[in-house]
Amino acid sequence: MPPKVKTDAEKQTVRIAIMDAARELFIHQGVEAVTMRAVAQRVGYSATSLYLYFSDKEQLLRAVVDADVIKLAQALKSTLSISDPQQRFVQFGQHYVQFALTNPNHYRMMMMTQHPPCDPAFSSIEQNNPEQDAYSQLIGVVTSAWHAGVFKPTLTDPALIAQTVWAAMHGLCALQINLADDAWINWRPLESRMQAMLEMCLHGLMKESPHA
Amino acid sequence: MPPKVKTDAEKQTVRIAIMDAARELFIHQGVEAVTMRAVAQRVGYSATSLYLYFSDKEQLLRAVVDADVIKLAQALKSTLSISDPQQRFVQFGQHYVQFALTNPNHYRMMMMTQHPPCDPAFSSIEQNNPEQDAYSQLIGVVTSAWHAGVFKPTLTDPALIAQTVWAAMHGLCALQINLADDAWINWRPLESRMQAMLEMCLHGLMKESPHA
DNA sequence: GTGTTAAGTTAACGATGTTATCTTTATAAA
DNA sequence: TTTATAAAGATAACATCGTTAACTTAACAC
Repeated sequence: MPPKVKTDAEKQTVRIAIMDAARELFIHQGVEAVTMRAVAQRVGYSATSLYLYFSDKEQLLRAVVDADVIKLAQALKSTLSISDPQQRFVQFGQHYVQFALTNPNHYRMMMMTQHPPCDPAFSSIEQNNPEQDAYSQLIGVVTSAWHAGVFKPTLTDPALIAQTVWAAMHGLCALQINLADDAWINWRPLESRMQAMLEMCLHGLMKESPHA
Repeated sequence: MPPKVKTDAEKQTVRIAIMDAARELFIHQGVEAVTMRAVAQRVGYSATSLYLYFSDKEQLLRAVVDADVIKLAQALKSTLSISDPQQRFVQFGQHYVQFALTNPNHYRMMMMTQHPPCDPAFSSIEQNNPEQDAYSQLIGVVTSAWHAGVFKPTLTDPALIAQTVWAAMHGLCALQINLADDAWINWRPLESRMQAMLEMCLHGLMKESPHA
């Protein structure tokens, strides 16, 4: 029974309801639980109606994750106001890891699964807007620390530094998310690994012996 | 037309043929191309016959990947004979990255997708056998370097060192495999990132300024 | 009133993993 | 030699999934 003629705002409301339902399934039961039928049931629609709001499942998932990419940027934003460049750098990294490990399914979706490569032109996220783009935040944090002269003099490319430390932190998160329960590995406590990784990065990049 | 009664060796041959067909699809067209029907057609059987040799798709894939886990250990084995502990450490890391990036689909399967956690008791891989278990190789390499005193004195736990450097290298590989084509990131050349990561690890872990 | 169309639904298609059931044939027992 | 058994495989079929096509219903425009 279609009560007809929805304003754009109402449409947006439905869109968001669908995304919320998908997110709920996604977070608590992983990607494979997100079937169009399950989402539809949760939101009280028929499965095919979702296609009135999203062109396909991929786009629905992408919309869900995009919203949380922005949440990542928001989560990191608070560290940007730290005045000491090195402390800012450290805190930024720690917040990144914390976000990843408290939102493992989203992190997995963002960083650990293959999508069709994302074209910034068609993304809902505004590239280079520090409110939304965590990578540009990282570049900013590293660049300002670089200008402050905290890095070893042999390191001359802030983007390369950023990509290296990102990779290191990502590796920590990715192994934890995927292999933490693997009985093959006698894992050291997560806290120890975080600390060790952070210190390796600092000693490996900073000019003088830093304190994490 | 079943010509009946296969010896164990013949059965094994079929098993391997199935695995080879699956691997072929897997390597060249990714996981999603590996359907039971596609594998069956490639090997000249009906889809349901694969279930006479593998209990389900997951086990088939696992068997394929397990075989290549051993290949990883083989690929790393050559570095174990390097006499200088630090050089051995460096070469081990470089070979690891090289294996990951020349076998991205297998690496993705091994390290970047969620399986049911792997129980060593039921694995076809012999844990702690350096011929088959790359992680135990890593522990060995790090431990011997540690005994040789190449690490900073604050680093007292070889396993923690190993897990940290593994995470760092894994991060490099994982981002490359998943996000190399992402237009969002202005990636530095892979070679530069490898070099930078290696140097960060060395400076971050080694006692005195090392040369990569 | 009468179309028109937006907002939904139901039916259905093709693909997939998987199970149940049938077919065939080589061998073991009579 | 005949016959029962079981191995090796194929066909048919089921449930589930993403997705499309076709149908229904109700609010508005004239």
